[in-house]
Amino acid sequence: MATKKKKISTMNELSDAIGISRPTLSRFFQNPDLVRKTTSDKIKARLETVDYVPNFFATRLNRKSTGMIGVIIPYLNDLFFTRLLEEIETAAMGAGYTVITQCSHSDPEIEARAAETFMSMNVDGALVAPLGNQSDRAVHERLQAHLPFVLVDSRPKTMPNVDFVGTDHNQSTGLIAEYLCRVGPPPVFLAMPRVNFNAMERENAYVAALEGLGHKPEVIGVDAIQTEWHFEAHGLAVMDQHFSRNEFTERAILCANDRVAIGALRAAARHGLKPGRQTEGGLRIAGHDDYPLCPFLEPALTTVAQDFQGIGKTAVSRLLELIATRGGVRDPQVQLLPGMLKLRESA
Amino acid sequence: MATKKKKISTMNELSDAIGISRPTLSRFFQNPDLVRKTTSDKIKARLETVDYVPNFFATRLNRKSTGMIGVIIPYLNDLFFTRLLEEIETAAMGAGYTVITQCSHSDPEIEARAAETFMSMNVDGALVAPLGNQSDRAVHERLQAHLPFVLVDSRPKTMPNVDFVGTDHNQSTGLIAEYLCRVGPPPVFLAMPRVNFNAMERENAYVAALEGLGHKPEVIGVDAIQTEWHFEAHGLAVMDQHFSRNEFTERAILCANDRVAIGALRAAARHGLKPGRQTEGGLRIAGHDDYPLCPFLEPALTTVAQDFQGIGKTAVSRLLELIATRGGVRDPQVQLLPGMLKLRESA
DNA sequence: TGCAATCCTTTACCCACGTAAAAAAGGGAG
DNA sequence: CTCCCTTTTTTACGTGGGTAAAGGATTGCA
Repeated sequence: MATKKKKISTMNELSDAIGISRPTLSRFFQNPDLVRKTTSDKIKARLETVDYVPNFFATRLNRKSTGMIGVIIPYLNDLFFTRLLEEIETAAMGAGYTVITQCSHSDPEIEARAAETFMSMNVDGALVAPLGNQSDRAVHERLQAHLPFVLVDSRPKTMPNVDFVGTDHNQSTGLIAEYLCRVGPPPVFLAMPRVNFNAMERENAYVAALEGLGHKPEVIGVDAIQTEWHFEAHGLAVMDQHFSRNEFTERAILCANDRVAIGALRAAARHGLKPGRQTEGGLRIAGHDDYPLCPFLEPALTTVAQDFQGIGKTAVSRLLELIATRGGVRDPQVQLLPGMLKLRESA
Repeated sequence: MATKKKKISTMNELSDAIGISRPTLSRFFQNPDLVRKTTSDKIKARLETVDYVPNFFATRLNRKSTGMIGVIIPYLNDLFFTRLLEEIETAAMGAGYTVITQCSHSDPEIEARAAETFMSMNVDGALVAPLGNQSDRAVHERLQAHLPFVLVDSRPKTMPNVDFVGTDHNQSTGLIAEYLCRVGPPPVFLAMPRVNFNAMERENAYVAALEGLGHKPEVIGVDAIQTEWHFEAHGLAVMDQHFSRNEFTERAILCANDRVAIGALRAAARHGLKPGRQTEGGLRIAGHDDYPLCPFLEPALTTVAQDFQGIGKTAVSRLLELIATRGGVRDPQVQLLPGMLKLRESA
């Protein structure tokens, strides 16, 4: 155990204790390069002898920039969002920002509270992956009005005037639809619960792609608007039913996302079906997102990868741009990143 | 679009704008019940007409309690931690606390920085799921010295004097080991990369359990100390090798966690092996944790569930206890929660 | 050694709000 | 309507540190 250091709680005390004026200390803590090297060395050395940590709130209170950006994601129990969050954190941290993450637990009320917290914290900007609920539109408008703000992942059509970074679902879904059509009979689309705007967007992209290729689209829909994120269970339940009735057992099934596909794979296995790309004319199953577990599924899932890193980096850099030009012209920018085909075993 | 409300940025302005004195407003914002009902109604009504949000920093600056608790987890891309985090957030939110989450990305330096942030924020308490690295011991001691602090999930033996909440690995691992032995030949143990203390703890628990049952333990170890969390890849690579040499193909394999087991399942499939509990004497694979995807794997994974909710709730309530008795006697408490057997298909 | 430029210290005020004490106002009971 | 009690307002100071201005001390360079 190290020797007990003297506990110091304010900068004034520190100033007395180590014999450096408070303003100089203030500058040092903001950036050691703001003081002469000999001085900063001296401060560093003496700092070793005491136990002091500057007060976060006091520091931020009277500064133009808090150096923080807020991130809201709808759900934590989804490796897609955690991957995205990771990229965002990395990018933001690299730019010297502290990121404050709040999870809305797919509850508009919590999302609203998180937004208030951010505004109250004077974060320099906010990044949010929206819920699908219309109810949160007010939240986004409020954020939009108060601070640099960019939406990620899923885009509400009701709010076209916002910066957005996400996947180009027409391209990505088109890519895999085209692939499936190319090597076999055209796929049906297994929809996902309508938890956000991507659900419909992908479905529409599928329809457009198939029509473009001269095929008749066919959608296995969802009963109603679901707000639950139990994708695997959904995929399993729906396909289990169909397979029981011997439907779609020789088709290609394009799932709205990988988690739904995981459920579909499970349903297939239950019915002794072996999806795979080698079986011409047989069952094929494909997903969307490139969920980190895809390579380890049985069979490994063919899918289109979303560019997590690209989305994270782009979103952060766009946000920083907005922060930099604060008050300047804000010409909302929509950036759609392409997906990448990941051919594995299942289709 | 709602009519534009007047933007007000300080409580003084607000006081002028709605004709209520600042101290009264201050009390109102802390708790509306602190002012007479007629007054609070009046304030609420007039608040509707303006756009004001109290400054987070100024509010916390001069208060004894910040109403925040900090949580550090090592990794986000792991549904185990996200599940745990979710429970923690729910419990803390229920108690009226704001939780600030920081992810250490399995980097001791980031963990240290997060700890400093918490101290600098005067969080009322901190909950941390430690990295395995010894290097972060200093961080924990520092937190321990500065604020109410409880460790979660994985416990460093080098720091016995800390509050801890986690799974009783002797019980949980014993449970599944006993089950595997009861219905077939005793299992070998597929270790996991030594990313934290649980790795060794489970391994030891396995050894103890098998010896207790009169069997000879057998561990498929890891090459060296790995700090990477690529559990599935690890399980796949290791078991792929063994299965190629026709080793362990008719054994029970108890995996150190479900993610390793997912890799092992995949390896089995690659070699045409079908783990299952019905196949007496054949390959059986079991895991630990009850990773949310277990039911959807092929075959569904038999495992021991960790009590996510129990751990989350217990950890938070213990932390709140410490916060309440701040300065009082601190008699560190270790709370180990039992696991629960989840019998599915794989073993 | 001398000079100018740089850096540090001093002083003073600001940030937005918490909080305590005293003075003023409101509210209910008689 | 008066008295007394509760609530609100006033006033004033505290929270920890950012920041600007002015003067003093160092430093680099010739």
